[in-house]
Amino acid sequence: MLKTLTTKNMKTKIDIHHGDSKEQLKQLPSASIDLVVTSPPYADQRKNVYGGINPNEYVDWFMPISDELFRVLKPTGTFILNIKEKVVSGERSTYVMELILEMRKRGWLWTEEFIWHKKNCYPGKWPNRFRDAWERLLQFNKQKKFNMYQEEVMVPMGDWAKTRLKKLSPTDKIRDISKVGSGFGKNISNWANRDKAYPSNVLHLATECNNKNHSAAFPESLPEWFIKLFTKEGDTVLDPFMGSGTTLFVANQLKRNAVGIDIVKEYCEMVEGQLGEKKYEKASA
Amino acid sequence: MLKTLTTKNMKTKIDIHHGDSKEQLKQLPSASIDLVVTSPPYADQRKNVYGGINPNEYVDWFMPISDELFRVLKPTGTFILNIKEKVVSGERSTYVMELILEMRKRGWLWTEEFIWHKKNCYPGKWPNRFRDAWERLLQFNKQKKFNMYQEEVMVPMGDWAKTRLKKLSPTDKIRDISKVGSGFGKNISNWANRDKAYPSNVLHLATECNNKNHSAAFPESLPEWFIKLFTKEGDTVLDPFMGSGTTLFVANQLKRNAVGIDIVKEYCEMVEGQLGEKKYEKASA
DNA sequence: AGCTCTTATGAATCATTGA
DNA sequence: GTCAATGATTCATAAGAGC
Repeated sequence: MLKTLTTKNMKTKIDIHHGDSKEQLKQLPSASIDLVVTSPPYADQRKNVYGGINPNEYVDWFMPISDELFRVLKPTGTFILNIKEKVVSGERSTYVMELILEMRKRGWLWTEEFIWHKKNCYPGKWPNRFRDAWERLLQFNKQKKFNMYQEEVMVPMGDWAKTRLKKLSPTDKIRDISKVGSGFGKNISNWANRDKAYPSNVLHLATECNNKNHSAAFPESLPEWFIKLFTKEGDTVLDPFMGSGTTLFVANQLKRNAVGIDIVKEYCEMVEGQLGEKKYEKASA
Repeated sequence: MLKTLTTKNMKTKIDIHHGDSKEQLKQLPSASIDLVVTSPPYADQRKNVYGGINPNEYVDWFMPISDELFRVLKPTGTFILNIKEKVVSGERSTYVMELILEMRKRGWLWTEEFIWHKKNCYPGKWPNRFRDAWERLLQFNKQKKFNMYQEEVMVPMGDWAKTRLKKLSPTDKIRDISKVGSGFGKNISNWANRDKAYPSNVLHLATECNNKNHSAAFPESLPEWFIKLFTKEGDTVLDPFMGSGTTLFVANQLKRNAVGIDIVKEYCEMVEGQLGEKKYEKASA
């Protein structure tokens, strides 16, 4: 089931597929995607929505999807996979490592591992473990040469932060710093004549609590950072586990074409509705 | 070759072994170590000093040492391994993952992976890669139950706590009442006058550059954190790749016994000299 | 608008209970 | 026994209300 939303004045479009990713991906043409950003259901998580995947079966479950993603990605494209292993009987699961090893066998290059530092992680106390405050952002590519627009995510440096932030409240300081850390401030034009620096492979972002109805896998600034870094306007971004559609919204705001897939019909309808009510015409295909 | 330094007034001692870790570890008695903290030579790094280990051979090289560490560690002890895979022909190497998988086969439990966020990481710019600002701190144990003194590494709370601690918020009151109503009361006294919180599994530390002659693997605060967390006074800490001796110095300052091994004679002599000139008597064994 | 204070809650983990 | 479900624990953020 595919629905296509087309913008009136802009030239980008949004495709929303309802169905199993493994099947729906076969409908996409080869080498048509510039960037895949997704957060698949973690093993044994979100059981109520996705049914849950046993950690032992996770690699087998993901490989057909991984192969299809490899096919639809352009040679210069990038695949960003957000994932984190859970604790099982006191030990970290190893399925993420096994996933990386298996994907390399199937042709993927494991280019980099970014760290998402979740500043407001879930609370809790246990006798032999601290709170888990980070997740993996695995970068895979098809070849060594891929598109990367580093200057798009440069962060301001120097005295600006010190002088400016003094006047702000602690809350705003934190808020601003977090945005600076992710490369997105309120008034980027203000920083134009300041020195900028390249970020590192550690991202500092808070999880968002604003979408009460549906749990967003990650905050908007996360896909935003990678979309700016790995695509340009008019490119196409795919999220095969769309969920509440964060990746699609951001991609569209940044004037990229967006393709989303989700097995949950309600999610598809919600995303269609929210995008449609703003500025789009709906067209079935 | 073993040299033992004994403090005059304190009851801790320092053993320094000169030689190959694989061989020297055999001289240590079984179940005698409470904590292993080390930063082994990374694959193909520090060639000038250690000769360099090929990434493909890294696991085979490390396993004999891993097995000995398993033997000398107490059942309640912990092994902290500081490591980060390098980039080889555009890809992250996989030997760290293979190391974890192999160590689990040999009986280790992979309890946790801490992230060390290096705030002032090595500068540089590459066309398809950002600066690497983090390293892995892998925690291995022999059994699910191990010694952990969490209160020793608690950190000051954020500002929000000050206002909150004046009076418990209605939320907490309600939560408390509901729990009382269900038969489970929360110990409110734990919250009163509370100004510290437990940390997470992400550590924010800057690298230190104070030791110019010898490459210090990590800043003092790194082993300090783990020594406080996993040992108490009088316990024994081992670093099988001592290097400039950061782990040993910190362990001694914290009144733990320390055991160090290094294949480089100059390192052993330097550590002996620096410790001896302060407050120790030397004794050969 | 600026600030302060209040409130909800999030890919969590463990021990215990019940089937 | 093993496995699934429930209760307890507790921190950093955003949004909203009030001044």
